[in-house]
Amino acid sequence: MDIQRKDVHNSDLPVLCQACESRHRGVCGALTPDQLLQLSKHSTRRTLEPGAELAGESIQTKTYSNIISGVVKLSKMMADGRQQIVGLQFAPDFLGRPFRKENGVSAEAATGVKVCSFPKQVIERMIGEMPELEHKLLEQTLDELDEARNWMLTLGRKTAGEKVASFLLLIATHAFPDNESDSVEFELPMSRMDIADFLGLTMETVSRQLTKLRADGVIRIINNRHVEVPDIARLSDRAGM
Amino acid sequence: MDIQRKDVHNSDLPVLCQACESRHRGVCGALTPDQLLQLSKHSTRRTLEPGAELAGESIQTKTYSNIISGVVKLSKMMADGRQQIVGLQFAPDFLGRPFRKENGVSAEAATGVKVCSFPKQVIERMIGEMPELEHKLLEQTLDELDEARNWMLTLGRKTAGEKVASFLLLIATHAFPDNESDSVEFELPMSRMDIADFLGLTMETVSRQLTKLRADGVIRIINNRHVEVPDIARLSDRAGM
DNA sequence: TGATGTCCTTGATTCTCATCAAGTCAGGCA
DNA sequence: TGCCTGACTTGATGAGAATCAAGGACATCA
Repeated sequence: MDIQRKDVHNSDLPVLCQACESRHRGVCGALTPDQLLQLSKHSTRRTLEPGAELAGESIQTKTYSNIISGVVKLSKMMADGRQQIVGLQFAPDFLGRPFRKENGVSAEAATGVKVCSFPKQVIERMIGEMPELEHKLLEQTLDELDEARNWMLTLGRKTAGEKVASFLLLIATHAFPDNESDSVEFELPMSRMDIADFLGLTMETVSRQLTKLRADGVIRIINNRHVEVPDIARLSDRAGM
Repeated sequence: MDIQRKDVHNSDLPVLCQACESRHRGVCGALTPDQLLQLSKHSTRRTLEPGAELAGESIQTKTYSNIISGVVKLSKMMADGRQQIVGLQFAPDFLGRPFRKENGVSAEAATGVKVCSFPKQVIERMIGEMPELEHKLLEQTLDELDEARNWMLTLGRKTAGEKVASFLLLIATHAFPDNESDSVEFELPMSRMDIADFLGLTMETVSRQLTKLRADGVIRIINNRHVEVPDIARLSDRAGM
């Protein structure tokens, strides 16, 4: 019940959603108090375990969700089982594909995740009434497109070492978007295998590159998940930026 | 000037743009005749040579454009010169980033290209007046996001051979979106080097994989650019689909 | 006709990362 | 306490793609 405000970093939004008890940009940020109240009636909150599936690749989903806390991974799979994670979504992102029948990607909780879901119908009707809402969706979609294209550069042209450094940088940035200091620490939101699937590598290569970064003093790792970065600029160098 | 209708495949749009003398989905498809007339006054048509730059990575662009014919490549570059093509845009796509100052990617003509350009201001004002226009933009942006994510799977998880086959399939699909027969032929819109930059490979590897596809009878290549695919299903197999 | 340049192909070698196989570590549980 | 399990690390080996280096093919131009 006590939603941490720090989870919700993009807090220039004035409205507090009745359903999620949270501010977020995905959808609710654009709604009027009346609409929020109406939305609240149709929305449900859920808590998901790591690994729980939110949506399948070609399954029709009847709901949209706002991520309240946690990290969701979006992935695609080939017929023979090779997998690629094509995006990560953090609170307070919006989850779901407006005006599309199929998802195109499957969505799975990477960490424990809290979401606030509501039926497509309701949101799509509201979009019709409120151009502002559609504008929000366009903005988020443009952001996701930027991230996807940045990641294409990473996948296509970076070495294993640069990829792993880029990943750490990405997580650090999303965990503390406003970080000013030159050091940072955070928890990795996913397993070595997931990281490998995100970077187009194998688990072993990810492990080796992490070991190398550690040996070179660029990072410290405690307990397999907790990462300390004493000097972000050095990590950034390693990422090829 | 006799714009070929076949260039504009998404022809469910009723309106013929006065400026471009063409139907297309990018923007004009959503406008009223009055607005089209108004837009015509501000728009200019340009013909670009292959290699001509339409927009730089961090340069502010003051115009939007519809692609009338030809192929535009969107790319990102690292400090040391490594390059990745992050998207291809075909007629009748819309080119430009609504509501963003910077492009994030640089846009360059891959083939000879005809575009119809107009000032950002004009379009952004029209968007304010017409939610329908914003909806069109959202739809295109969602399409581009899908394509980007599909390509991430290709970049991260496919072998060199699968990548090259995937590329050929992509071009075939865009050149003839409604193709029903099981054979197809087309012109490659870009050089081996560009293909390599799109696939995250070297020129030499692209060349070798094309040679192998040819040796196996999956494709025929005439004059370095003209490609014949006798059996699309075989090519599709090679692409790992 | 031959010289030049560009784009592409082919060959030889190197190197990065995947694969296969142990081995380590921490937590859960009898 | 010791065993078990799952997640991660480390090591040895090999395959696939990059790199380095020639060698065509084709057009332009003198």
